Amino acid sequence: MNTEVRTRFAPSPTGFIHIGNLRTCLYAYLFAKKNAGTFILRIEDTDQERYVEGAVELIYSTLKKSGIEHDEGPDKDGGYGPYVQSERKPIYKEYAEKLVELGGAYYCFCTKERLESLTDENGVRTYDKHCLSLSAEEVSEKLAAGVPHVIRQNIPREGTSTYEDMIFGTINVDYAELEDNVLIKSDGMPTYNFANVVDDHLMKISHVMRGMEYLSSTPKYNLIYDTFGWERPRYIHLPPIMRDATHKLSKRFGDANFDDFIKKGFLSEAIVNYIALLGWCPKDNSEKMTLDELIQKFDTDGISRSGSIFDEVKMRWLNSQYVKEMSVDEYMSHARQYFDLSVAKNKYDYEKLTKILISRTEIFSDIPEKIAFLDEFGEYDLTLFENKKAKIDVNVAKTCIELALPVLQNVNVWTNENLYETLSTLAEANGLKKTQIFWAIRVAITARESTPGGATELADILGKEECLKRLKFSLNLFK
RNA sequence: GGCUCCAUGGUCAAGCGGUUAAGACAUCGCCCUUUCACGGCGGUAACGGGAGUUCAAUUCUCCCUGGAGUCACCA
Repeated sequence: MNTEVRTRFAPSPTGFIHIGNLRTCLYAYLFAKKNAGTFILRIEDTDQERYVEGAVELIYSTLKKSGIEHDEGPDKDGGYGPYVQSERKPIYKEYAEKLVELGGAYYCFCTKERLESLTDENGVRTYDKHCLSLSAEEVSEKLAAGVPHVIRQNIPREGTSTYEDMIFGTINVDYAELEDNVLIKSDGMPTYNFANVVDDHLMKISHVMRGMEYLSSTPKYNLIYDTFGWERPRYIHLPPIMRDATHKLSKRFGDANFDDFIKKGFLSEAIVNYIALLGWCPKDNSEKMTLDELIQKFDTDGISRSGSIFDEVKMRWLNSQYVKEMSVDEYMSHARQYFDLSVAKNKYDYEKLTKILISRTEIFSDIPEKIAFLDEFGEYDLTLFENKKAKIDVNVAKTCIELALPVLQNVNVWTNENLYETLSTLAEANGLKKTQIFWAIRVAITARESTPGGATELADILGKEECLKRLKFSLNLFK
């Protein structure tokens, strides 16, 4: 019995990595690392029609960004290659022929038309094992004549298959429910049904992790393992990630790709952390965890059996937790591209912007809207000055600004601290509440009801010249 | 439709015969406060339904209901 844990992530190069696939990948990785095992990347490109140029590179880059590192793969030979299925074509052929000899499969020469004629009134088509009765002579004759053919799996007509899934427990499926699926297509390429078994066995995969859509077809694969006399792997089927109660999160839904979230301004660590929690819960109920912590805490016991609805709101919250812990430099490295998009470029202090934004950023794409006041300033409605809690109305606001303008004109040390002192003193000297004057100035220099910082912080960032300009402009609005 | 699987608040979820049924997000209120955030405190909110088994069911069994998956020369 092979005791080494070897898991694999076997995506098809058909485009961006879907969040659901990434979670399967993550779990396979976590499980392998938790058990000091090996994590393998295998490319399942047996369907040349669905192949998308550049998709393999996307797989590599997604794994890299996620922090998931494979031990073996097309680019890292571990002695079990090739790791790309299209390069293993001869291997499948050899094993398929062997399976035919063992009676586990047979050649089928049925035409598409005949297959279609098998469709019943419900639109369900079940192959009738027509070619199973062909004699050895007939088969070799047709083969020699070059008649197009496939190789089908020979599934018993009756009986029940049983296996243990580590998440779902005992699964029983009657063979009658299963069909003689195609193992080798007419183009000579294997289907998933065959390739995954051959490869998992040859690559010594100990634990197969995959979506639970394979739960009821796994008996077919077990049958192949059994026929060859190979040891069956352990199965860990995973429940789906849902878009809502009744729809699976799908590629067609659009923004369910890892890269989409990265583009939206999510941190890869937060995405990984969040999806780890979708369908799995650590024993100690931790929420924010690094990849290493995830590895330490991962346990199949904590995997749930029901689907989980993807909640972007919670992922945003988790992202904000990561943002909050960033240093100013780290934050700036992510925020710079958004700052550069605004007038802030070459004009305002990024470090100061970072300091006010760091506790107000859930995802980085929130930034433009928050700093829009830097770019946009002009006509606004004076009712913005009204606020009952701050005990301020348009008249009070006007008074505040009139009082503050000359004082601010004389401020030489234009810093947050100094401005705060100056305006506080001014308020006190004139019997005004600090809140009133701060509110008035803040609105007057931003034209906004809420801003990512207080009056003096924003004044500091805008600079003396711009502030005075805006205050004068605002004062004019009262006339 | 057949088969397989699933079912705790709006969401993620803990629970694995006896609990005041955790926690997190969201939401609401209060505090802090230079608006908004952050932070702190508190509130609202759940075992789908029905039979059993048991001294005792959220927990075990069955049925119903609801939902998901699957039934390809796609994976």
